[in-house]
Amino acid sequence: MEISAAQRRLLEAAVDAFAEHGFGGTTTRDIARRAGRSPAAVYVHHASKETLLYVISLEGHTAALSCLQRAFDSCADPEARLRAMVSEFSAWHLDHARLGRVIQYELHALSDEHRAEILALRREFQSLMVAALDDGIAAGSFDVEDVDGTARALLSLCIDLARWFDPALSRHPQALARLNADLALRMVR
Amino acid sequence: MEISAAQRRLLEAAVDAFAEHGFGGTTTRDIARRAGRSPAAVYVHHASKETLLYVISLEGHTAALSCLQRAFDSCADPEARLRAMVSEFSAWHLDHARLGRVIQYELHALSDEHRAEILALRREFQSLMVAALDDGIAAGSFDVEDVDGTARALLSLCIDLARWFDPALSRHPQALARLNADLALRMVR
DNA sequence: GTCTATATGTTGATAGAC
DNA sequence: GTCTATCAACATATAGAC
Repeated sequence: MEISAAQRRLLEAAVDAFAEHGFGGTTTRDIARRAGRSPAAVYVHHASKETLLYVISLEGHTAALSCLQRAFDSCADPEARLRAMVSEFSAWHLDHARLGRVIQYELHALSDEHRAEILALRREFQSLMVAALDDGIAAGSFDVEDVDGTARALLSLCIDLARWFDPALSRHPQALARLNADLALRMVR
Repeated sequence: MEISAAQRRLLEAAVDAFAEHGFGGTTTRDIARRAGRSPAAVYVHHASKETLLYVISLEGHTAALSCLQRAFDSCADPEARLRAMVSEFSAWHLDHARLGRVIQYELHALSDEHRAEILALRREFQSLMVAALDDGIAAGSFDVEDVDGTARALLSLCIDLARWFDPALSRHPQALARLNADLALRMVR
């Protein structure tokens, strides 16, 4: 299903509004106003406020997962691979802080079916990180006692950036991504 | 200002509701129902829905900060101190996951003045963690390049637990707190 | 596709009886 | 303090003109 320019504009307006006020605190009028449209225009292009969040969550998770997968595929060496994964996944949450905030903290507002679909996607992040750790352990590069827990912690380090990062206030995101990668390598060896 | 039993019950109901549906997605009727009261009873004990969130945020941040401060004070040795801080602060977010979710992710719904007050409190978490790292560096126990960034990452590790932890599904919070402490020490040496 | 106008239900908060 | 009843504003979503 293709997404038209008008749909895209409303989705971007919804991301901004949801990130700023939360799903429940956002009105469809606000979304319409941010997109420069009338309140009725929202429903020409999207079925409901909830489906806006669903499309945002689906696209956001897919993009973030692609980012992590690309980093996973980019290297064979376990250390370089983990560095790439943490650095790129951190950078994604810094470059898309508002989108990241919505997809990480507004899951509760999805319908049960939509939420289940998104939660299934989320398990793949953990699987990828576990695979990267297992590889490093098998190669003798990593010393990790609790693989699941360490994978969770590595993802936490990246995801939590979206909670507080403000591109208008914070120092260069590249330094943050690099620091997280440095810390990640310390955590596994 | 003392808080009566009726006020307390409504505050606890509000924490549950805000954690489940977000501030904007929660109705005062829902809060009243959870507390076993009529919708009007909310306004006998609290001035507004926003002041409920404010009191929750203030008490929550104060409690979490006390937790971190107690851990800071509990040890003189830099390594034992950092272990205590990360372990106790993690455990706090596991034991108070719903409260943690509200105070970490619903700040946007506070009035400007209330939010400024809470943000001032939040800077003390960072200061405490920086002090713990500086001590360890001065004592020659820690090797940390970016003190501010590492302190931020250590707090992230603890705080992000509140995002996903579900006491009904995850059975070993102590193991999570201990793992975070182990990872923290790896991050600084 | 665009809009204005509006149907229909819900919201935060209040009035006033007890 | 408790409640029922309610207000005025606002919500999501739709109807129908253009």
